[in-house]
Amino acid sequence: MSAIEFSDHDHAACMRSTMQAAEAQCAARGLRLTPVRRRTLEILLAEHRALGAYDLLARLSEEGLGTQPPVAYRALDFLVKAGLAHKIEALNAYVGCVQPGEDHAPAFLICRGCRSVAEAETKPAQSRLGEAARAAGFRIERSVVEAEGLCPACQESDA
Amino acid sequence: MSAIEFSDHDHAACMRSTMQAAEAQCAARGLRLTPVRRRTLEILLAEHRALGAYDLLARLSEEGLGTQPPVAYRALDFLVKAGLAHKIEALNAYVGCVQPGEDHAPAFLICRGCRSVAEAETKPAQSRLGEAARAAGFRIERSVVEAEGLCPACQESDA
DNA sequence: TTCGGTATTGATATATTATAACAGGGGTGT
DNA sequence: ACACCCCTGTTATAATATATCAATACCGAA
Ligand SMILES: [Zn+2]
Ligand SMILES: [Zn+2]
Ligand SMILES: [Zn+2]
Ligand SMILES: [Zn+2]
Repeated sequence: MSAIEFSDHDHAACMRSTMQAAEAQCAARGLRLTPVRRRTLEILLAEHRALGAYDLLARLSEEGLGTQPPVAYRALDFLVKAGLAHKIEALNAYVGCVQPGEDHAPAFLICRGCRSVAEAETKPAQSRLGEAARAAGFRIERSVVEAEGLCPACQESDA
Repeated sequence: MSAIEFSDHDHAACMRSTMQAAEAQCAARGLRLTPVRRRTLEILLAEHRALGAYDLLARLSEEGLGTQPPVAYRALDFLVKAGLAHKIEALNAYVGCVQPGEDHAPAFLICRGCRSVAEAETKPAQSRLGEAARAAGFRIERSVVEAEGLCPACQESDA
């Protein structure tokens, strides 16, 4: 749980292994990782940052993979539903998942300086919120846990 | 921590006391609860539900309090900054705060059936996410904790 | 009270994020 | 070939949010 996203790491290897895991997931579950979807995932994974749908679209467009918003939103919807990417609600932006497939309830650390995003694990049922939900008879189906702040690198350049 | 929002309660009294607390807060801190802001807060508090900015604007507009988006967004910004309302990031919508003033880090239970919202307390520093943040050297400034699901009432009508 | 700064409102325009709707293409199994 | 389903291309539009500037209201100091 050490937030590899904010640390120096062999990111080329990080991307390769994540893409392989994504492909394995799709193969196992009969999902089609088409060229647009695959490239979208690569773009998202290229940096551990949140990217807006229209920024993504601009990148896809440069590569001739589509020019209209639905292209980007469809690819993102697919990836999010497949658990290969996540939406960051606080930013209306999207980030590639670094542990694809495991059906997890992720929590995010989001740097407001550089938009880097690290993914942690939650156990929502254990949390104070889970207790409150049980007490109220509320049935949790999905949880959004996002913390905004400054990553180590941006704290230093914070003056 | 009993999520009064989903229970039967004397809501007229609930609103009155919340409005009084809000006024007290504003008085104490030199903030101006102008007519639009006050009415906005009343509308948000009228039900324990999330309301979109444009829905709010429609209500304000019926009452002659303004017709253009900035009217609604300014009032909402004021209330959110003052801690009298909260933005629900997962819905891009807004809800009145039932414990105004205390500088709290709220967590929300959001019903996807009726958009009712209950507010609980978090202690983000205690959470698993807080641990991950400390381990990574990340400095949390703001946290978003939202759980979507079904409230007791909507579970019953869920068929 | 008058002045001058600050906060608020009014109004226009525009930016950003997201979806609806429908036609075309390309496989797969019968 | 045919029907079926999924994916893509395209046009249009919806929903959410902000920038900007002028006019006004408020408030404290002179
Ligand atoms: Zn990496
Ligand atoms: Zn950073
Ligand atoms: Zn109430
Ligand atoms: Zn409900």
